Formats: sequence, C-alpha cells, structure tokens
Amino acid sequence: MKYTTIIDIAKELGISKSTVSRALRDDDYNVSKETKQKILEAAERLGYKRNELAVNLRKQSTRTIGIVVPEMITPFYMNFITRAQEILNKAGYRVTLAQSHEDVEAERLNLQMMEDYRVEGILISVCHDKKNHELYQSLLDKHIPLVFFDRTVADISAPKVQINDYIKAFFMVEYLIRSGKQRIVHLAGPSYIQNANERKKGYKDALEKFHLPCPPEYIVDAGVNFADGERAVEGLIRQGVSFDAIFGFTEMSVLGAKSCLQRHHYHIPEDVAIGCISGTELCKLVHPSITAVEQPVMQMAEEASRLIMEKIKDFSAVDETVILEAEMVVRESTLL
Amino acid sequence: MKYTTIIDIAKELGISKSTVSRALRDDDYNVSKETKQKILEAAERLGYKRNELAVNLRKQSTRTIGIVVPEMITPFYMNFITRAQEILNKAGYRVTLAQSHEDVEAERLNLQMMEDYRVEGILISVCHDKKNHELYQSLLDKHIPLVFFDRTVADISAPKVQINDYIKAFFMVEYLIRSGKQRIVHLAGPSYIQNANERKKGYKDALEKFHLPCPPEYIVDAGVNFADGERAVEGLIRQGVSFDAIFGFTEMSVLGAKSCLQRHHYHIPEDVAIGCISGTELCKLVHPSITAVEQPVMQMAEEASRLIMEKIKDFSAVDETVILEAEMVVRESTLL
DNA sequence: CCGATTTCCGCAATCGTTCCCGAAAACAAT
DNA sequence: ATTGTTTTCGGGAACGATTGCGGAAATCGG
Repeated sequence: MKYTTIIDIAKELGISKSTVSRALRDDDYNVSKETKQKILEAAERLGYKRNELAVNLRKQSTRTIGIVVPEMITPFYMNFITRAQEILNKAGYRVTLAQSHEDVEAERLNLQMMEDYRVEGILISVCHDKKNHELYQSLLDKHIPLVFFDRTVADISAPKVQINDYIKAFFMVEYLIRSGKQRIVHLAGPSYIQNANERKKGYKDALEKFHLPCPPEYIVDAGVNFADGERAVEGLIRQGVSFDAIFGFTEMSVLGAKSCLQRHHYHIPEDVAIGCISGTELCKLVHPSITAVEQPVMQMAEEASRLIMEKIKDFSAVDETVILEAEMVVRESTLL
Repeated sequence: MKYTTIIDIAKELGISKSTVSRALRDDDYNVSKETKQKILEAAERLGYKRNELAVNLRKQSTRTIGIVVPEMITPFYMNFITRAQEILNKAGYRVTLAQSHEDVEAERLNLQMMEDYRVEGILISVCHDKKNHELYQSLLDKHIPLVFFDRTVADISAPKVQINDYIKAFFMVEYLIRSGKQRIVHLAGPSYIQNANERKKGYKDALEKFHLPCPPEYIVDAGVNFADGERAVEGLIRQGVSFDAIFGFTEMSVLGAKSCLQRHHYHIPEDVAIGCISGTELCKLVHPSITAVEQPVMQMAEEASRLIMEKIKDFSAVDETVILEAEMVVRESTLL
C-alpha cells in the first residue's frame, strides 16, 4: 500500500533523490543518458507514481480550475462542463467539479473547499444573486480569479459570459404573439436569479408593446425543475386561468408544464403553444418538440475558459463581459 | 496572492507553529483557552485558510474517492454520482469526478490521474470490458480499492453492484410478446460491454422460448447514444425490415429510435412498441413515454458507497457482488 | 599536460502541515 | 520544601517532491 517515492528509487540505485527527480522531469538535462536510463527503468520496476500533492505543495501551483454549477442533471451545465474541461485539459489544467443543488449554503461550502485545495481559478454559475456576494468578493480580494457564466451577479467586477436575457425573452414572446397567441402566461423563475428577472421584464415589455393584457395571474412563480413546472400549470388549470401559450423561464419547468398539459389532454400547439429560454437537446427529444432560445453553450464554455486563463495569467486583466448571441429554434410546440 | 500560513500566525503572536496547529485542529486539547482564542482571532484577522494539500501530504491520507463513468450527460450516471456524493460527503470523504466519454484511453488517463492524486478508492462504470483490464488489476495490486457498478467486468475480483441484465431483458421481451408483438428487433449495445451481451442473450432466449423468428437483421448494432439509435432505425426502415416492436439496450438509443419513427409517422405503440433497459426520468418526460426497466440507481449508489468504504477500511474484506432488483415500469410506448 | 569549460550530481532548503517528544510551568499533595 | 501530576507549549523531524548552488568529474583546446 505504501507508494514508492523518489527516495526509494535513489536508495535502490545508490544515488541522490535530486538526480532521480531531475531524471523523472527534466528532458535529458543535467543528468547523463545512462543514469537517466537506469532511473527510468527502476521507476518502472518499482511502480513509481509521482505524488502530485507533494509537487503541488512544493511548486505552489495546482494547475487546477474549479467549476461550480447549480446542478448537473440537465444537459446545459453538463455540456458546458464537458467543453470547458476539454479546453482546459488541453491547456494543462485539471478541473474539479461541484454542484450546489440550488442551495446557497452548499455553494458556499463548494467554494471554500476549492479555496482549501488551492484552485487557481473558478468558473461559476451562481444559485442566488445576493446571498454569497461577500464570498465572491473575498475570493477576488485574495486574487483568486472568478469568471461568472450563465447566471451572473450584477455588482461584482469580474469577467462574465452570458446572453442578453431581456432581448431574447422579448423576441420569443413577440414571436408567440405574431403566431396568433394572445393569452400568454409566464412560468417565471425565482426572483433571486437575475436572468429570471430579465426574462420576466422582456415578457412584460413584449405584451405591453402589443397592448396585450398581463393580469397578475399570468405570471406564476414556477421554479426551475420539472416538478415545479407541472405544479405551476396544474395550479393555473385548477384556478381556471385561461391561456393559449406558455413562455417559460427555463427548459425543465416547461417540460413539466408540457407533461401536465398532455395529461389534461390539451393539444400542443393548437390549444397551448410553448416556448422557453435556455433549451438543450431535451427540447428536441420530446414530442412535440419545444421551441426554445438555445444558449450557445459551447461558445460560452470557450469564452469562459479563455477568460479564466487570462485572469490566471494576469489578475489585473480587464474584466470583460461577453454577451453571446443566442438563437431561437422554432419547433413543433409553436408551429401552427 | 500569498496565502497566510500557520507560521505567519505564529510569528504574529510570538508563539510556535505547533501550538497554532493544535489550536486550529484539536478541540481545546493541549492548548489553553486564552491562547486558543488569540490564535483563532488572529487566523480570522489574517484570513487564514488551511492548505489541504499540505495536510494530505503530511497525513498520508486524502479522504478522497474518485468516480469514473462513461459519460455524465444522461441522468443515470448523474443521479448515481449525486447520491454517492451525498453519502460519501456525509462520511467525510471528498469526491472527484471524471468521465471517459466512452473512450478507453480517456478512462486510462482518468484512473491514472486519480492515482497520482492519491484517491483512497474508486467507483467505476467501465467503458470496455477488456481493454483496461490490467490497469484495474494493477490498481488493485497496489491495494487501491475499486468498486465496479453498472458496467462491470467479469474476471476481476472486486466488489460489484449491478442488476441481472439477462433476466430483465428476458422479461421485457417476454412482456412485449405477450402484448401481441411478434417481430421484435433489438437495438444492441456494443459487444465490448458485458451488459449489452447479457441483454442480447435475454432477448434471444425470450424469442426462442416463444418460437419467434430471430433473423440476423433483427439485431442491429446501435451504440449507446441518441444519434446511434436514430441511425439504426433509419437503416432498418431503408432496408425494408418489417418490425412491430423495438427492444433497446439503453435509453438514449431508444429515444433516438423513437424520434426517427415519429419522423416517419409511425404510431407508437400501435405500429411499433418500444421498450428498453436502464430508463431514467427521460423515459417519463417524452411523449409517448417509454416503458423501461429502471435500474435502482439510488440503491446502487448506496451499495457502491458502502462497499468502497468497507474496502478502504479493510482491503481484505470479501468482494461482494450485489445484484439489485430492477423494476419494469410500463408506460405509453407499450400500452395498446 | 594543464587550465578552462562543460557535464553531472549531491547537499540542503523549501512548500505548509502534523505530531512525537521533551521541557517548562502550573498546580496539587504530602 | 519536595515530589508528583497535569497542562501548556516549543523543537524538530517527517510527508514527497523541486531547485539553486557548488563541487567533482569529464571533456576539450592548445
């Protein structure tokens, strides 16, 4: 169970550990061909595995980047992670992952754990736009680079990668209206998520532009997951709210809504059309497929990776805010 | 950017680092109330963060467990990970994650990386039942505990958690036959995955039991993901193979198949019924929903966590193979 | 063959902790 | 006052690597 160390190798060959260390790293520098050869074969024979912990401690650098997301169960964040990992690995970084489960406290622990293990930078999509504010700031104060993506926070100076939620929501609702829908309800996301507020604003402004009614019961707090969406629509139906379209904060809640509608034998899109922001392959997968504004997740990962690496290289680099173009993909759920 | 260390605190207070270390760990042992108080407030003031790398190196224990899965994009593995993480965290372990992207070489690198960082145990669902065989064995030879789950390997002695693929496949196909289907095709998984072979065997034996034909074209190599399933069914249709039911190796390929069928205006389940093994919430989410044998993923995570912790505590513990009961959930895709 | 240069290698410090051991101090008991 | 016990603390060696420096050996040039 004991791992062999460079000292074991040194003893075995009767040489110093410095030489062993050099042979195992430096490319034929400062060590002769023969001894290097001997060292390598001894390392092989003894099953030597370099202890990265020791290396990190000594070098004072972990080459590790943390990624913190609210959840990993939907493809969006997982796609982001996969792409970011690919890029960062290629650049010689390791990646450690953590999910907050939409819980501020868990997010706090995750961030602290990453600091404990001396990550050199963190990509984060937050689960609350206020609660951990001082923590983000304190990390930045310690010169630990942070890059916010997708769900960002307003009053912190750090690089950010996001889409224009307001505009995209506005366009989506406008599109629903132009397709002939007049009674559009909004499954709103939690008010402590900035994007949710932006999207709600876009929704409201679009209705206003077309002088459509927006009674309070049209905006329901629907949370972020499947069950939340189901419950919200169940509530609407029970209350007798009449509507012919749903605009949802996010994919999952909309999928729950759709499921509920189908259970109640509504026709989609004839009775009720459905559209949402932040769609992934799940929107294609279901039947009818769902019209969605799709975040350019690959590009987000690329930009976020680029930004964090820039910040690690030079902490005083300017804090870019990258706004990416998200595309609306029309599918069966709105095609009349 | 420099982190403060216990030495900094010691200097600040004019005491020794040993005392600081004790105050920061031991609960009021070997250090007086007052000095402890002073140390804690100094640590707070200087923004001390204990360096876990150094601790791990010194203690020769990382309290970290690795989880390696073929992919994380489908809910199955993610659910497993989430539950396992919950349990292991509660027991004081950290978890580091890696996905192999169904690639043997990537899996190898992941495992080696985990060894480099001295994880104390590894939960793994393999992506090939032969290729990394010696690597698994060599880890075990070094007394690094491994627990195989879901996709296991045959001739390695280590704890395993799985379902009875053969029986479950058999039952599923039997059920399709009893629902009146006679021309059942099988979207088989890759032959280098043991489970795929077991399921294929169950499929064949069920057909045989009922004296149904099983021509070669009924068994198509369909891979593991959405696109694979689409392609496979597209091929069947193009070849003019006539079938009235599909039994799939896994959820994702079956979802692809379903999508393809719907594009070709087949009715599900009237024209073609669909069933698969290893279903998750995705099977509920789609329309029509898919009949599936659902692996008890929570229980799998619990058993796997238990087993790895037992092995860490005592490497010579017996190598249990836990076979869990998987339940078939009948849904719209087979309900005539 | 001798001095200069280059190559090769060892010594020892260092990274931030932990923890054993022993010493000093404080307190109690005689 | 002496001895014994307990509490508190510091010294210093680990843990497994890296690396600057200096010295010995080898090589080279003349």
